[in-house]
Amino acid sequence: MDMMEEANAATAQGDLADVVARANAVATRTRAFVSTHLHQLHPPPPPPPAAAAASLMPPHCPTQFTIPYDHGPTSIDATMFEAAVPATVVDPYLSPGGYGLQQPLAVQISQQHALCGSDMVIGGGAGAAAADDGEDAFRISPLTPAAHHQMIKRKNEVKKVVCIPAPPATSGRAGGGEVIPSDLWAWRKYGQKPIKGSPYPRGYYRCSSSKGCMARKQVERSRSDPNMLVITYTAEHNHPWPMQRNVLAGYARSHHTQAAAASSSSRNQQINLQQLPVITTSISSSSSSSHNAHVYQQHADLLGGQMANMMMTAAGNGVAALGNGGIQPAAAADEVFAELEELEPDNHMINANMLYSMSSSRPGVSSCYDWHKF
DNA sequence: CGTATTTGACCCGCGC
DNA sequence: GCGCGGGTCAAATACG
Repeated sequence: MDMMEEANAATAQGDLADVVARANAVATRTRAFVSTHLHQLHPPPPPPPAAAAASLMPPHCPTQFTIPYDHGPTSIDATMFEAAVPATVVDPYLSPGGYGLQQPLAVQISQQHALCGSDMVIGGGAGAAAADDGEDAFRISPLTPAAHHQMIKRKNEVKKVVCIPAPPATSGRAGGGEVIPSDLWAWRKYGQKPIKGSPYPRGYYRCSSSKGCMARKQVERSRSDPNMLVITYTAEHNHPWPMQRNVLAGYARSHHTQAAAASSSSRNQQINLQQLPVITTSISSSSSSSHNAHVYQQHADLLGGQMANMMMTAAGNGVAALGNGGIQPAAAADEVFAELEELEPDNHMINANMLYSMSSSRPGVSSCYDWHKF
């Protein structure tokens, strides 16, 4: 089976980002199957509150990955492969002439505790029940020790891997740096390193919105699919979502090139939201993650990595994560949606991804996660 | 002039 | 202990 082979190959390389990118490719190929077999099983969910803007949808939005990374001596163990139903409302970005109509396919990978074994498993098939279906599941072999090391090197940090279509590289930028899609936070690049085994360098960014903010992200192209950009978010923002003007302040310089290249419209003077994750992988150490954490996570994934990041901060790590001037989880979500509504008042949410939430049945020592469909 | 980017150096953890 | 690879620092540079 091609899917399994690719997954194995990816894992053998010990590159989580690559795994995600490959899984995206796999999921893309699987989409036809999913749409055929699952459409009847999963009626489209109601749109999220406040009608998220259509522009929030990525131009290419086939899959989402969620890997709650529990602390423990294990590598990433995928257990879930959730399929979603086609969108019921056409996204302008998905319309013909763009990237074509995509059927969202949510893929969730949860890490199991060592008690559950160390195999990387991505279940495939119809709905949550398929997670236990050995026939439809395809497995990804355990990570190599080196990869394992990389995975757990900072196991106490929350990581979120987002895979998006990579904009065409611009030769005008010094050092051949990536043109990374903008998001709602202000990032400052502080390093770049060539990565062994990959022809593409990895860029390191930290949040420049707040001095004390530990939020970081790494941006690199997938070695297996250069058209995919893998963004790894590390840690959380310890400050509220920057106001629009603040975003612009940090946005003006770091993004003017790509903004100018993308469009000359005044829209780019606001926030370019058209580039958003198609695969979202969460590697969270928060074994005590609440149910709501993942509810927020999944909801947020629909709206983009940054929002997910924000909301995961609010919920995944508890209120404490927002201690310094932060906002409460529910308030965070409300603010996010309000912000979006303000930004895109005329658009309506079009994402019809099936939403699943996950909670640890045994916080701290959980060997499995409970998945909730909603 | 303030801020962002670049890039070589340095640090750290791990495997051998 | 040493080398390797990834992550971060910070001085130099670029840009508006």
